[in-house]
Amino acid sequence: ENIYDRSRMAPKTPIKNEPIDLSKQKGCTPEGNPITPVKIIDRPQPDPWTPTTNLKILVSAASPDMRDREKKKELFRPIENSEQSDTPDLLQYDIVDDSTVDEFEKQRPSRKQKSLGLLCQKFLARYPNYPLSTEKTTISLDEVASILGVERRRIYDIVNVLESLQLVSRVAKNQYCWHGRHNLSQTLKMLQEAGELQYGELMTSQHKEQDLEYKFGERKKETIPDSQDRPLPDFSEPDCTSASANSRKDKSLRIMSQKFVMLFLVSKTKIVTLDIAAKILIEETQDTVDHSKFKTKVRRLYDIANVLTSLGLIKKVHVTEERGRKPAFKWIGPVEFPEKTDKLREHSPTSDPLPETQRGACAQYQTSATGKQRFTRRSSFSSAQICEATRRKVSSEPNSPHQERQDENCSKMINLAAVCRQKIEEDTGSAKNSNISLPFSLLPVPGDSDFCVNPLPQAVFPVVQADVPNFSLPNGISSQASHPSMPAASKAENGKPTLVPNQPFLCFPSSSLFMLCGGLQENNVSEPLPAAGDLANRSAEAQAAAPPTACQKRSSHKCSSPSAPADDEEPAAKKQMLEQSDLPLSLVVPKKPSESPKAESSPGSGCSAAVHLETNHLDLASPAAREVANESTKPSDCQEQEKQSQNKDPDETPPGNEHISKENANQPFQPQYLYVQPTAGLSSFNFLFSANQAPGAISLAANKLPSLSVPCVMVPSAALASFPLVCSPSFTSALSSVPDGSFSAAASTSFSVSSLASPTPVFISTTAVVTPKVSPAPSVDPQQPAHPALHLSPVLTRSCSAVKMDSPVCMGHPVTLLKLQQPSSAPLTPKSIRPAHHEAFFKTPGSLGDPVAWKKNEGNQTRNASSVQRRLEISSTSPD
DNA sequence: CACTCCCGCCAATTA
DNA sequence: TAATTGGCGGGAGTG
Repeated sequence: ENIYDRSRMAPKTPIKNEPIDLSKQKGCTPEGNPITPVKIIDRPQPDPWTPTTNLKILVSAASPDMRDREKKKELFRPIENSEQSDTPDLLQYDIVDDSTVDEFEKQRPSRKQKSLGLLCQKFLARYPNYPLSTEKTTISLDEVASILGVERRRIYDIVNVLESLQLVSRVAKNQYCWHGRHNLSQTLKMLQEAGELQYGELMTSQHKEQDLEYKFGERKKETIPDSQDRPLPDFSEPDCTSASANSRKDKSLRIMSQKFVMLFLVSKTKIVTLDIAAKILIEETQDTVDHSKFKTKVRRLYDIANVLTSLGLIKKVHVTEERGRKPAFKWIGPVEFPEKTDKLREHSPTSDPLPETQRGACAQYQTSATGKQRFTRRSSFSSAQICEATRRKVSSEPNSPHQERQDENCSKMINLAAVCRQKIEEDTGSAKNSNISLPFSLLPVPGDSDFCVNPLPQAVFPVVQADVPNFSLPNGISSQASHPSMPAASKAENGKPTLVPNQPFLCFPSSSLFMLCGGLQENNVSEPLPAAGDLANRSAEAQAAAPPTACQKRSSHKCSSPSAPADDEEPAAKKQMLEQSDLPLSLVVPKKPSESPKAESSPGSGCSAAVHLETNHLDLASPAAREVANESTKPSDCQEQEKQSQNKDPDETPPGNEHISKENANQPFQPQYLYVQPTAGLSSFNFLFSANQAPGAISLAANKLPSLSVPCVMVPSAALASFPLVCSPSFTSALSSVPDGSFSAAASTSFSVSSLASPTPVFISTTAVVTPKVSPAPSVDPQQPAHPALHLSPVLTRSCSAVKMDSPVCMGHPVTLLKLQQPSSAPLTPKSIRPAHHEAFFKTPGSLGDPVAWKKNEGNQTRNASSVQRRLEISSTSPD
């Protein structure tokens, strides 16, 4: 840098300045020799060789800046052609100046020339908009800084914004990878979707017709500032708070940039005023909306706007409102984006494996969750309310329509999740916490002495390691497959081949039993979730909080311990775990949804639930996928994932539905899983349900049914020994989502270990015991075709079928679902159930979410307690 | 005077 | 501990 400056400063060493040199060359070559001597002479401006030269000189003198421009022009020539004619002369002139010009030079740097926008243009000029996919361009910050003659700090400003749009990605210290605009449309699309969720609501619902964003913005501010803000905050804030600040990362320019872009994409007018944007973006710690803070925000927005302007995405305009003329920016970039399945995968193009850091980031989020709590609470409540309302609506309505709606919503949710995921990734945190943070951990059953599962007699689950095809239940199914719209999400996932993103369920070889601890473990998870699914979580949290942590620890230990027979899988599982950890991130998203409202769509609640899952999936998928691909490609996992992705299950994320089962809250620590023995037909499978899981997970088809979705794990019966599976709550949610509604998930009830031990199959339903029969069906889905053998709801069957792919076993076996009763139909314990539903729904997510957060969060505890009690009741009853 | 926004201190992170 | 990142806000340039 110094050198560069010197060159500028001291014309004497023009050589150093590359730009100058170039210009000189130009100038020189034409006139070559003659000029040089003259230069010296130049001083006498009047004597220029040519009249033009004089003019030039004059010009230069008049505006020292001009010189600089010339230099810059070289870089930007295309941009500023008009002046080119002058340039050569000027160049010459410059040379001339050398001797004399110190003064000028000092002057020359006009502010404009130093502007970030100009700098950014220079920066961009160095790289192709659409670099060949094959070649990766790495950017060295130091190098660029020196070349452009600026301090590194400025380069960070540029790079951070570019990174927010995925034009570049950080590879390592001082190293960035240039991606160009290949992914820009995808990124923008994602941001748009995310923006719609976050901000769109306001706009659509409130001001559907209005175009003026700024108006909205203002109004929004006034009216609904919180809601608006939240969504965004979700991504970043939580972290910040949690991590104690999690660093600036979250608040960073990067996030601001994304939010800023979202505002443009969401606004109909495509015009956003700075002050509005600043207000909206301040959201975070809104409390202290100091004027100073506002000013600072505006400053940053200028920084961002300058870069975006350089990218040709926005331009400055002025909006004249009542108050007067206000500075604003208009979006001049693409408005519509081709749909690409890959959006999620944006990273993929780069092909760089996500930096570990990203993973870490996820972890951070999780860890940070605690800090977020307060935020989550707020959001959670609102979201919960919304969800309920939506739910109710939905319930009344016929399934199909709802489903569709839901699907749409789901798709949105997914998108958000994807976005969140990306953000998370971007945030790249450290991998540090990954272990802990994992939303769920897989434990080889055998290994875990500690584990909740332990209680289960291993004997029950044969530890045979067969290479049974992996079987995954379609967790994500609901969200992904079902709708056409959804495919995109799934695709995205697919994009990353390895991913398995969504699957809620994992099939493990029979040999080993794995427990997945979903939300239990970390707060982290919960936190993010909470936002989304606050509802569900709460209850769960209370319960889970304690247990989860324990579980995690345990799980981690177990994992470490190879006790489990299934070697391969474990790793995979772990990976997944990691991925899942990512989920938590996604959690953040959920809040938004809840808040956001999509209430319109249907089922807020359902959506939220679905969202969680989806988010998880997504998150998992992207990060996980990456991980998977990178790390391992563990066949099993991959396959499973793929399968899932492939599955077309129509599942949708059912809108709502949740239902409730509540987990038991009773024993926080105790196993949260329920072991269900195979029903008559199903002897082959045992199911474990996590007690904790949030009812929300279950969401069923939303409509009607009361059916509960429970996180289930299918475990082969001991005899069969085919699969021991445990589903983490998180998973469960996925399951539930799946169903078109048809599927009723069994509500998981927590049952004591002892129950597990019992050879007899146990069903746990939150409310009622499930009968092997379809009984629930009626209420649940009329639609569903009855499966002959299976009691399973259609959904299950689907899942099974999907699963089947993986393992024949699965196919063959009839799966029995437990249906918990639905309150509506013949609820065993209606009272418990219903309340449960609602509450559970809200709370349930908690399974995912971290318990801690919940605890803290709300006064929910009271609710939780109630839920717990209910649970207890249920558990007792259910067996019956 | 209002807008812009450069500059660089210095804290948070990372190596 | 040193280097890298990047938040932040003073205050200067511009119109």
